[in-house]
Amino acid sequence: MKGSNRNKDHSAEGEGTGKRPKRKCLQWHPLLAKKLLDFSEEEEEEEEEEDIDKVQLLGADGLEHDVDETEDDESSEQRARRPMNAFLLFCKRHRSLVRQEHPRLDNRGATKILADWWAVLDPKEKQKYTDMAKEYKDAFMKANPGYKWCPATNKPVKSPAPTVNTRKKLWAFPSDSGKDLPSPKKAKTEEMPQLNFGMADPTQMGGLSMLLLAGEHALTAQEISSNTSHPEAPAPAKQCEESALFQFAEISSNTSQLGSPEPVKRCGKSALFQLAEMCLASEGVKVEDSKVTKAKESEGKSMEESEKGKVEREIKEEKSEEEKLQKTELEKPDEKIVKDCPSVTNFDEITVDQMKEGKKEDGEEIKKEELREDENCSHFIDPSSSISSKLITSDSPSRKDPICHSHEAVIIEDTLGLSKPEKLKKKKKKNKMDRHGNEKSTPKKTCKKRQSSESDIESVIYTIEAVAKGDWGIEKLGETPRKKVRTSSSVKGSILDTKSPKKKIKSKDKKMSKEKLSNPTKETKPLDFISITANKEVPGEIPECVRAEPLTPTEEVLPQSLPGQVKTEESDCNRKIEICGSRKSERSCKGALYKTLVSEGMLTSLRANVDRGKRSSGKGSSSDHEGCWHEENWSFTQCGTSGSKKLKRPKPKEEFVLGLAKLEEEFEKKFNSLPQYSPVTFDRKSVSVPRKKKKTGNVSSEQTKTSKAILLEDKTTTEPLRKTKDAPSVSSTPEPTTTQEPLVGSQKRKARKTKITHLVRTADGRVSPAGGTLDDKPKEQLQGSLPKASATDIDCNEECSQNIEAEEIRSITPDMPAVSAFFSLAALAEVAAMENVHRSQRAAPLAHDGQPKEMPQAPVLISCADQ
DNA sequence: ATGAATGAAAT
DNA sequence: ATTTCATTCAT
Repeated sequence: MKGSNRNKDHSAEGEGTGKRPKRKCLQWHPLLAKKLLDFSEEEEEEEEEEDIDKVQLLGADGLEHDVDETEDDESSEQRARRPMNAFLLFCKRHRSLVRQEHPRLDNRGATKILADWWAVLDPKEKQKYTDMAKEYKDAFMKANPGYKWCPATNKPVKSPAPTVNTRKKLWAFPSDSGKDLPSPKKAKTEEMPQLNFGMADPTQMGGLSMLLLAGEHALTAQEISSNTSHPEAPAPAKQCEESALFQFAEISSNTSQLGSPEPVKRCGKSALFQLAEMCLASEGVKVEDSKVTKAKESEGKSMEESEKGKVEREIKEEKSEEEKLQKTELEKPDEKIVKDCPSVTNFDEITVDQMKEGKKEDGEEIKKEELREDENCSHFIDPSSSISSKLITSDSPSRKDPICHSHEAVIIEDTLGLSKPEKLKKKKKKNKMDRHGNEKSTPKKTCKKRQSSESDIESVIYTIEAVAKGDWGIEKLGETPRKKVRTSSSVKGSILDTKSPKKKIKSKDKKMSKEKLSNPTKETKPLDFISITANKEVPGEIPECVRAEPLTPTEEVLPQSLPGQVKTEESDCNRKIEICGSRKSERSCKGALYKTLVSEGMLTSLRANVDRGKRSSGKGSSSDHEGCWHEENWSFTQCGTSGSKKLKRPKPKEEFVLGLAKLEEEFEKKFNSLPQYSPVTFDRKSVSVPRKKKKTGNVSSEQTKTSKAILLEDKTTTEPLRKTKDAPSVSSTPEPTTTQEPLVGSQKRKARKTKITHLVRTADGRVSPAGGTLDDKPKEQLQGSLPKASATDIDCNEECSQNIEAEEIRSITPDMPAVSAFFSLAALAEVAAMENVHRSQRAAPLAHDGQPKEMPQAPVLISCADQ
């Protein structure tokens, strides 16, 4: 509650307000932030007392600041941006592809293409986007309940209105219903007055967070505050099921409320570092292994006992710290800063010290450290926090709400800390950069694609675990490190820190697996969730970026299903392990760890900017310079603000930022998880579509077919042909459109929709049907794997396209197909089948069942019908 | 700053 | 029914 507010500086920041160029702001982050702020405000008023009582820490300051902050935020915040709709999401996701294909095309043109794609996109796929959009929207709304799409008449946008509106509750619970009901309504709020903290599952959270968690645990968790402070804490068990976004949002909100996010984050960071250090130390010192293990165990088990004392101590420390802080705010901040961005050496020293001083107690030590930091950062500390940590550590079987909450909260924060460099100052960046520089060699960047990160994370986790256990080499023996990981939970009490995370993961996995089993087909719905998890679990790609199969649609890529990938993974793991095991391992390990982390961060940004990245290549330097951390897209406008402010006060903003960042991260992740389709698919479809019409409506039949082929990861291969096509299309396209109608805006749109315009345009685009043919061919070639392709296309591109069209349009009418056509189709089908088989063999057993047969047939029938 | 697209919300 | 605005970025 109040903690968050503490900065008044913020207000000064009016700049935030000013700024917001519009473009780069945060999308929904701002909202969230706002929410948070609002929330905090409200809460303060209402709960203030309680909180104070409990905490007793800083009282007044917080409030005042809060107010200021709030205002600032509000003002600065400006208006949150609308959540993107499905189409926009789609555009965002695919624009880069389009651009890739048609470099010459300007955005408008690209947009048109995207529109076409969208038009032909299978309903199923579309649905995914729609769902995502909805989720997004819901989350958004939750974040800002009163949000109005249109800012009322004026552009007063900024301050006033939002304040009033927003006031609501915010973080009420989204719960499942959230999806359905966007309405921010209040009922919920009242029902579940509280926020539920905890629902976040580690699984759902970013892998990074997991990593952190693991790290922390390993080290000795120290967590701090986080949630317990809330009296009502709630608990919504079911929440686990909620979407990650919501959870994040909630969590963040919670965090904000507590106001201690920052500290946590810091802790996380430090923990991470420590972990890394440990790795080093263990190696270097050698002795460490056993010690560490012991320490952990002792910690885990004995923690509870010692907890009380610890807590007390902590509290005392806190107080003293606090006092100090108050007295010497100036100084502290500096110190803090230092800590925050400790030079490498410092860091090392610290770690070393810790190691030396208390292997057993390192946990405590760490805690202290963190506490101090926290204090520095924020005055707020929660006694309960210690408890929470305890719980976590102990890893009670119940693992229910409270624990979950704490975990989640912690995790989140950690993640935030890592991921969010934000604008924190160059210092941080610098440090990071340095670090990166040291280890930098990682080529990871290259691997831009999505899954890699997860896999990396996993590996990292693994590594961490190993480190924690001190097993370095031992695990190596086990061929199935992976497996072990999954199953490991059963072992010991899972008391070990490391374990807990694992356990969770595992549980999730189980769940997943179950689900999978139940639905081999894989439902889209749970997809987000599943996909994410899956990714994590199965790291198809490793840092190496070797992706034999570029196509790993989220759906298809069931973890278990792909032996090949798994294998790779294993090998990878082994390799890693080996490395670790080796004497030099420390270095490599550490390097790996950092690298991974770094890369993770980088990846994130990269992902976010994939498109721009290319373009910015010119700018590349700048991007590098910035650090991997923030992505322009998601970066907050506030950056400027914070920067302007002083280093010292980053807190509140940071918090928000962090929280936001978290959310954003999550969002990003989700967004990234959205399927991306290869242009080829669309082209083909589009070809067909235009003729007949797109909206007719039922394309369902064909979906399957397409869907299969569709997903595209990245492959750029297709380009060359496309380019050729582009030129013509481009030239042609614009003209007609323009010429034809003076109509503007909605009218045009309408017209288009109605059809005429569209047709015309298409025709143009199509103009290239001739060209289209060519295009098709190449495309198909490119596709290669696609079943349909090859032979048939060559024979009759148009026909094929027509057929397709026909399919789409009316799968119903069964005509007798021309023999020739039939054959060709049949051949195709066969080929396809073969393909499938092949694929299945190679890829996954799962795929096996349904697809091969059905797929081919369907097309055939359909096609027949056409002709 | 404009616009190209779609969609959701508001008017 | 029409406006507004969300994303993207060359123009």
